[in-house]
Amino acid sequence: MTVRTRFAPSPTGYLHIGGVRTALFNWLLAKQAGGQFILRIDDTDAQRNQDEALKPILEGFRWLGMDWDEGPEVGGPHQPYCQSQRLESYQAAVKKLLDAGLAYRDYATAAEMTAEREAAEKSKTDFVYSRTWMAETDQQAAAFEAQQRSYVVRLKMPRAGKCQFKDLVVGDVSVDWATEADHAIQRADGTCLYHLANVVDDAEFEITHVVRGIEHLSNTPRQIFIARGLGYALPQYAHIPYVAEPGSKKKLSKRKIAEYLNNKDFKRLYQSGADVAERIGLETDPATFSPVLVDFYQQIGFVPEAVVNYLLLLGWSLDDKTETFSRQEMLDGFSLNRVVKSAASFDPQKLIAFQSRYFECLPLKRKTKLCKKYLEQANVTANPIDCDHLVKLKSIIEAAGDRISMAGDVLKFDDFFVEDDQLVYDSKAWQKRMVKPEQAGFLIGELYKVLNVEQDFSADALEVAIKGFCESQGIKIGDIIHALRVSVTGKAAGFGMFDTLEILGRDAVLNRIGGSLDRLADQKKSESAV
RNA sequence: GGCCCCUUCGUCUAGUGGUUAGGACACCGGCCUUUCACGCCGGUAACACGGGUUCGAGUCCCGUAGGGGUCACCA
Repeated sequence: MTVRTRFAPSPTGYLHIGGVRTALFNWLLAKQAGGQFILRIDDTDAQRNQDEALKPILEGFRWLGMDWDEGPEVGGPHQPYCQSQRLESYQAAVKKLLDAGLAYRDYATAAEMTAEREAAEKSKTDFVYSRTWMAETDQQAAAFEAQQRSYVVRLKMPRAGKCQFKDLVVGDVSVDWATEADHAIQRADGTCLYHLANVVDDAEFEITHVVRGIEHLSNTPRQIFIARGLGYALPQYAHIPYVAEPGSKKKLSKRKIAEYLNNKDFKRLYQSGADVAERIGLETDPATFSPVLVDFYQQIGFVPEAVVNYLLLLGWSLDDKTETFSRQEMLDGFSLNRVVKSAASFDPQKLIAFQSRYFECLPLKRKTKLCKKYLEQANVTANPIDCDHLVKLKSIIEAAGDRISMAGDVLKFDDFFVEDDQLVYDSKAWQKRMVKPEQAGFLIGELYKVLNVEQDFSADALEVAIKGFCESQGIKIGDIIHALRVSVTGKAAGFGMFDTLEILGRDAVLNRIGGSLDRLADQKKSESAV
């Protein structure tokens, strides 16, 4: 039997990190068995949008490398894959259930239903619908209709016995049928509800394994009831725990995104993303730009493989050691019986660690390609970038090493690209390294003379020259290098000094040193005037 | 509240009756060093609690507590 799994997002416009993990498990399960992964769009509720809201979701899947075999844009033998277009199947199923006496027309008003529910609550008993407005025959229906009532279709659930099934993650499940309410499957306007649509689609798409969030566990008995009523073979169920909020065990929720900023680690991740996003002109409202959403990572330059690897380990492990998985290793190693039964909270720091690890291993070419985009979009370079700058970028990426751990980080080194007279000095660093040490100005001035006549501006040659200079001055390299760094980059920290000088090149180095000396002189003059 | 589920370092987890309770992220200290990182070395840190069963319990049973999920003409 071919394994067929599915993921069924609602077109909300956002691809949620917890949802992606569920999708990943589905994808892995199908692909490792040579089966199919299907994307179905659950839009029974939606009048709205569709295409617009669907786009970021599909884009997210593509970015993550989780291709779907059937679904929107790729089609497939069971089209259409949007529930809004499958009404006929659902209505046929409802009719079948009605004919079999497994469902009925219910003429209760919303108020009457609520009243019964509240009464049950008050007397602290389980709510069991009285079926007062149930119509099983046309005469009964006619009588209710004479009262101007309209109907929904409800499941006529058993009120004795148990529903038992085996869940691949949870284990054996047993529920009293009596605790299951008569759920509505068709609205008054004739459209169908989720449970019905879900079961019909799963059967028609020949889904063999339903892997979904544990919040659906309690939906399973009624879905089994529907499936049996319709004569379908039951799929295997696997209910996986939800992904929890950072630092808590509550389910991660789209609606509470802004709240998560209270978590320190979450906020740090958000902030590092927002820093990049602002530079390239993206919206940074935490309600839509958030580490809970997949496109956040796409936008700030994460490596999709890193995100997938992190997600894989959120609630699943192969053994006591293995952390890094190639795509093939995931496919070989994944199994539902090693899914952890308790909820796992989302840990931004660990995700960042995976990202750093993955980015570091990328070949220079791919790093360059990823970083380039950010310089262009932030208008640090021309768009598209010119040849000189591209060469410079490569040198920067090499010299920066793991100081760049996501592509957007390249913007931290934008000082290499600014015009020499536009260089911005970090005021603290300037004060500490240039102004405060008495000798700094003098030494930098002397060094300028040496560099001015230095022919070879390679890092190696510069190292020799500058070390020689230090010896001649009777100072240690630490006595001048900090001032030099501030002088040419404006910053207190950065990568190797000699690499920095080489990348900047002769003209920029001399210009910048000259500029900083002028600035220093101006500052001293105005200070002594006061 | 009813029903159901979960509970090992701060976090993700390994562990299927006998382990100095292992790994990873984070954190702390040291080394390296021209800064910041990296790297290397080292360290702190966990079986929710209470009863059983057993020669022996993180592992099995019962209870308690805590956390969570779910109870729609949402999905």
